[in-house]
Amino acid sequence: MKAPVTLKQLAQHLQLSIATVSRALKDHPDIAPETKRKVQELAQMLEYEPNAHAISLKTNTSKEFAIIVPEIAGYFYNYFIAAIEEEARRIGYSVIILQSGHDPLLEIENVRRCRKSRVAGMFISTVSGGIDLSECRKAEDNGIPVIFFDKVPVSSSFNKVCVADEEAAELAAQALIRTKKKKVLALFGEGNMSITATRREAFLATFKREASTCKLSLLEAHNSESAFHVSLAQIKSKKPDALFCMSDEILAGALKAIQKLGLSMPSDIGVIAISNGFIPQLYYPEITYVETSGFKLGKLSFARMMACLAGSTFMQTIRSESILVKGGSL
Amino acid sequence: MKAPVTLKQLAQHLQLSIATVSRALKDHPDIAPETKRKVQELAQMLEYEPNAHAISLKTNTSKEFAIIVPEIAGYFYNYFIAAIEEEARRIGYSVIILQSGHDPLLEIENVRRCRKSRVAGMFISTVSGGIDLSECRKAEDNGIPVIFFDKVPVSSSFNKVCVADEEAAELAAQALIRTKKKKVLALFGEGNMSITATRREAFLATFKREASTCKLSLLEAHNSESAFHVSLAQIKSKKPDALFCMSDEILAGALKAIQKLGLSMPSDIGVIAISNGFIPQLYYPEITYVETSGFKLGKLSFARMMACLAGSTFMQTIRSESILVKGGSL
DNA sequence: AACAATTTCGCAAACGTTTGCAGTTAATAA
DNA sequence: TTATTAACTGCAAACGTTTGCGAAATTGTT
Repeated sequence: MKAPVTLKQLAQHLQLSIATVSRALKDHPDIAPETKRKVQELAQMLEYEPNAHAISLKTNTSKEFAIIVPEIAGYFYNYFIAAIEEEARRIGYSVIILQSGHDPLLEIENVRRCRKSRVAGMFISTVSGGIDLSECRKAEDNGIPVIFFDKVPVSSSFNKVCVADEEAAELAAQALIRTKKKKVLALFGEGNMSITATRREAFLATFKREASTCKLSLLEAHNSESAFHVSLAQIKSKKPDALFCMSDEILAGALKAIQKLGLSMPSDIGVIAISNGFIPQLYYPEITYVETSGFKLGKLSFARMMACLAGSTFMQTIRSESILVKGGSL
Repeated sequence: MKAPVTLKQLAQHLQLSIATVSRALKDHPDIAPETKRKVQELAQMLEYEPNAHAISLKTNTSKEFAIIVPEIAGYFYNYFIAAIEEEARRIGYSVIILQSGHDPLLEIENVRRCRKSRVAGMFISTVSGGIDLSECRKAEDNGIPVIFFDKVPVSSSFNKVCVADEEAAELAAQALIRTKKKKVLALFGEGNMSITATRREAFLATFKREASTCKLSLLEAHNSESAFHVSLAQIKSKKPDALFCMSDEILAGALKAIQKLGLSMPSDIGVIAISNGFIPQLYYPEITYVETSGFKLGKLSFARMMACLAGSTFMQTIRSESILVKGGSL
């Protein structure tokens, strides 16, 4: 186990001071070209690598962003993470990941840890039930930008990047309405989540406004499993001719029911969902969906982060626009 | 933007030396109980947080593990990452993620960066084409344990944790054989990947040995899309009564074909795959699969990492055993 | 030849912590 | 009383870097 080379060692080899070596390596104008050359050459040779911890200590910032999410595996966050990592790497930063596992206490703890380790910035998607904002406030006070994404708190005094839920729901509803289907079954997630409320409201409003005669039944399913059972029962009893799913998780459950019943899309039943795009392309025909791309959300969030780091101080809420991606299911 | 509290500040407030405060905070026996109490109280009050960078510099280790993968989003790695994060958090460590994006150069660069930032250890799944081991060797020389997982290099002088590919393929083959199906279509990934070769060989050997009369056609598909087309054509022309898919990606494509043809499982065609378990439960009936759990691989890898950190110096190859998970597709 | 300007470089403090060692009291034993 | 021990606490160096400031060496200007 050989120790890494330090500035001091380089300095000794060259009979120069540490300061000179340090400056030579970063092309400081004070240093003679000849000296620079020699220093850089030796640094190359000895494979000198600046000690990131020393720099962090000195400058009191680390070159890493933190992403705090309820969970990594699943339908959405991995894309967001991928996007952030991609951008971060481009500017020489790293990404550290924390899972809160749907536990509010763990979430606070995660935020604290990031603050303690002086990350350059944090991206947070809150667990359902609402985050404790005081810890986030402290982070901001310490000069660490906080960008909330996807599941964001209501408070307006933070930067937020989220899906345009109303728009997405409206888009889906309109696509549904265009097909002239008569009996629509719409499945939503847990009622107490704000995302559910928003989407349901917009969905409902659109139908009220543009297709008041259409028979609409709204149901709730709190996970994939229950979506399966609810759809199964509902499709059997009510024979809807179209199905709307608020999320990938719900969609997965509902499609199982459709497969079980041997129905074919879109002839027996039309299907549309709000989705990240991964699940829809697993089926034939591919499911028509309104895209809420985790990847795109990541890019947007990162851009906002950069702005904050560059000094932007006001708080902003950005909404990622949605687009309709046509599959063959509707 | 208020600066974080430091030891020095605590010391000044209490008219003590920095050393005493430091020791009091970590319950050092040299410090009087009364002093300790006072220090800890003030620390609480002022919300003192030790500066992680200073500690890292002093101790020359950071409390973070790195995971280097070709990509985060997809069928497998997110589960692995989730597992590692879970365990790491338990011991107060963080996890940083690097994507190599199937680019060998980027992969090297990633390994270097981890070495530079003195991570406590790294988990690597290599991009296809084989990693440049010299950089990893250097990491080991610097006292940073390297654990390869899933896609591992051939070299035996590293710690490796991977799926028991032969066993998995054999298990799947045997399950297939037990059903007495007569015409089996087997889909594999890119031929030049070692994982493909291993699985195909074991699969083939099992059939040769235990069901030599069974009609077997092996085909190659290099992604989901091509799996779809290959299956579609093959099922139409050869009418197989059973289908084996080497991976989730292939499975996704093949199932689309089955849906398109309106076949039902397992009556028209039996299906079995080697999979992580996520994709199989999206369909009805749920797909029978041999599990190669990313989550489990994560746990195993982490255990090995802990052993290395505790001083285990010899190199070891661990194989994650596979189990058959019965769905209704076979 | 003397002085100023410029180029080139080093000193030393600072970032916040840890820790070996030594110093200062107070209490105990002789 | 004095020596011995124990109980506390502080000094100072170290981790590897950055950077303001001043010193020395070189060059140019009269």
